[in-house]
Amino acid sequence: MKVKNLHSWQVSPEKAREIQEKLRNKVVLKSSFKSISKIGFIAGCDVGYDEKKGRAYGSVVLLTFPELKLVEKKGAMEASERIFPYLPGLLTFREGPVLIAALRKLEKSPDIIIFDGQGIAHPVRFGLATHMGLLLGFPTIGCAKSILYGHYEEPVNLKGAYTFLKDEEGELIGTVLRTKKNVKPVFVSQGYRIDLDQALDIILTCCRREKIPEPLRLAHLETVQAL
DNA sequence: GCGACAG
DNA sequence: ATCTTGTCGC
Repeated sequence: MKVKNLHSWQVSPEKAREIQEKLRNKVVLKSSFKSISKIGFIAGCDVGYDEKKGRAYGSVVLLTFPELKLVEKKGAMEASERIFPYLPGLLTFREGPVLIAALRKLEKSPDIIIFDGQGIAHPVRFGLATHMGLLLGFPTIGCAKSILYGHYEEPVNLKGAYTFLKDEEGELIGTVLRTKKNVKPVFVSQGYRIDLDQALDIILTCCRREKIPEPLRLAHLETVQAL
């Protein structure tokens, strides 16, 4: 897929926060889909690390939707020295570069992309999925395995059960979704150009037998395979 | 000052 | 993310 010119990634943590503040106002949350039945292809991204070998691998898989059949998988390797440190709230600066390198290799463009991290459920409403969506100009969803920001109540122990994630002012920033019975829920939030209810619907549709939505699960496996 | 803190 | 043993349930 084609990717436009991006801003610099080689910045200080302070500069990174300035970039987030500067771009957060450009975020569009209104869905670009009248219905998710319009989605034909969905992509999932993940990054894996191997400190011993000193490298990281970003992988992307493209699946049909809602059948979830694999049609493409691409990846990109990056040396540890060139990777931004992990700092809560600045994950995009660590994983964004290698993920974009992998995304550019996709021959076909997805209709929507899922990221292993938060969307607007972030201190400045600009998590990995939101930031990537704005830069790429594509609809995105954030699906994290743990919380970064906000408060919530545990959803009941049934697949499909969910509660709302809210910020300090009680404003809705995402949902806590149980994608499988007897497992911890995942944190789903709007990334870019997608409604929260559609994001929930899409994530649930991507969860067949496993807890992690298929696009992210397969991308993760590729990451393990490559490192 | 003391926790919390995506991956 | 990664480290790290056994263990509970489908």
